[in-house]
Formats: sequence, structure tokens, C-alpha cells
Amino acid sequence: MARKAKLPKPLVDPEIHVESFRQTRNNRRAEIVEDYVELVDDLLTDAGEARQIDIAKRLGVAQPTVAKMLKRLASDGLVVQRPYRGIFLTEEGKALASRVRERHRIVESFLRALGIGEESARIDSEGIEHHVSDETLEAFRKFVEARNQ
Amino acid sequence: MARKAKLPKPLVDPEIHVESFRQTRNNRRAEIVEDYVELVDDLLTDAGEARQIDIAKRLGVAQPTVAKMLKRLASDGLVVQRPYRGIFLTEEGKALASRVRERHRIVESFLRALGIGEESARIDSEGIEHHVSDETLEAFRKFVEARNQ
DNA sequence: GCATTAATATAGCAATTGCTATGTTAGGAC
DNA sequence: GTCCTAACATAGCAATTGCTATATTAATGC
Repeated sequence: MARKAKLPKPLVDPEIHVESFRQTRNNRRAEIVEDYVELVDDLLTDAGEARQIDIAKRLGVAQPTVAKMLKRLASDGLVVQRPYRGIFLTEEGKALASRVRERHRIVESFLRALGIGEESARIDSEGIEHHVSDETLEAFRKFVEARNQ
Repeated sequence: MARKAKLPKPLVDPEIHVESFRQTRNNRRAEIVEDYVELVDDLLTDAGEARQIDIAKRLGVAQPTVAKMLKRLASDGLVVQRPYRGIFLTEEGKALASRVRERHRIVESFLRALGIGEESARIDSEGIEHHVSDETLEAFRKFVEARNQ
């Protein structure tokens, strides 16, 4: 057997390895819910109302896709739909939105502090935010804080 | 209307906003393919062979799930299945694996350089790696390099 | 060389997240 | 008040990614 010039880092044990993938799959399932709740909160704050059409336009999906998703969020107790009055967040929804928004804000600020351009920071943070543990988020926060002094 | 104490950052234009979500959805579609190809490459390097059972064990999914996915990767020209001999990467598969593995390595090193613990760095990098643009990856690489001098 | 077993393949199902097409209805213009 | 329109709801479909149950087959031990 030929040996590699640069010795390869051996794989971790399967039982340890699998945890990363499980965690990542769990995060992926939560992503969409988090995106919706965060966006509804943003629209309510910024525009005073959150309509299906505006949500669809910003997410880049069709309106019935949004309708179906909101039904699920409503049955999960995160939003309340007032017909023809738009979407509102329950207390639970508000709490989730606030956590998600803060995390997103930190991740985006962190990328900017690292020197990433505005556009890449916006796009990358949208994907990264859902996969950041509390430990990493805290490190990001401290990094931004240090740069702002 | 009551005014917020801390003035809220206004939302970007919908046409700009939607780009982040579109990009993130595209990344999500590529994630699984990247995970498989990277893992197959790791197993080939580390163990000399990549069996469905080992892939399934490490990803935390059932063997038929892996079989179905490998069929797709084979039809995409990324892997070759030699029955009862395991999985092998095509040239295209190798090229993808090498890109993905390098990106993963940089992201994980970056988190470690930031002071994140081993376990969180392993788990977070598994989720983050798929959402890092070239620009951000380069910034991560430079950060690690600077710390290693 | 044959039986056993471990590896793989296949069938059939479910949940999720998207879509288009099309109904239904609340609110505002007149 | 009635009509129109924009907002929303619903039906039905497709792709993806997971599952369990079960069949098939290559390798290997004896």
C-alpha cells in the first residue's frame, strides 16, 4: 500500500462522527421555521404588517407555499392568522423570532467585522445562522465587540 | 404609533432580500451530495474502502437510504459502484470531494482558531461549510494562517 | 463446492417542501 | 349597496429524503 506524502487525519469514531450529521439534520429541519418567523417579525416591525404575498416575494417562493407553511406554524402555536389582516406572532413566536434575529444579527456583524463585503455577508449569514452553536455565537459576539472598541 | 427605543434596521429591498434565500436553498440542495462525496473520499482514504453500511453508520441513516442516494450520485457521474467491492469516486467526484474537504478543513480550523472547543467546532463546521462563499472562505483561511505564525 | 452470512438491491410508504391552477371572499371604489 | 380586485384558501401533483420489510447475491469458511 502506497503511503500518502501528507499523512491523512484519521476519521473520528463513527459514533462521534454521526453526531455532527444528526445535529446538522436537526438544524436543517428547524431552518425553515426560523426563516419564516424571523421574516414575519421583520415585516411586522418594518412595514407594520406581514402579508403572505410579501413573505412569498422575499422568500422567493409561491404564495400557496407560504399559505401551507403558515398553517403549520399556526398549528405549532407560533403565529396567528387574522384572515385578510395578515399574520401575527404569538408570545412563543415572538420569543423565537427575537432569538433568531439576534443570532442572525451577530453572525452578519461578525462576517462584516472579518472584512467580508456587504453582499456576501448578507447571503452567507442567511445560511450560516442556523448552524451556529451557543458557544460559537458567543465567540462571534466577543469578536465583534472587540473590533468595535 | 409608538416608536422603538432602538431604531430598527430597515429591511432591504425584496429583490435583494430574495437572493439570500435563493442562494441558501441552492446550497441546501447541494449539501447532501457534498456530504456523501466527502465521506466516501474520507472512507477511501482512511479505510481503503467505502461500504454502504459504513456510510449509513456515519451519516446516521438507514442503508437503503444510502443505496438510493448512491444510485443518484452514480447517475450524476460522481461515483462508480462496484457491486460488493464498494464505492469509488470518478474524476469528477474526486475533484468535488477535494474541494469540499478543503473547505470543510478550513472552516473547522477557523472555528478552532477562534477558540471554539473541539466538539462544537466539529459539529458547527459540518453545518456551516455548505454556506460559505469563496470570499468568506478566503477570509477564514487568512485568519487561520495569521494565527499560525 | 456448498452453505452461511454479510452486503446490497428493491418495493412500498410517509413527510416535507415546492409548484400550478383555480376557487372563494373581504374591502374599497363608485 | 354592489362590483372588482387583491388576498387568501384549496386541490392535486412532483421531487426529495427518509423509513421498514424483504429479496437477492457475492464471499468466505469449512
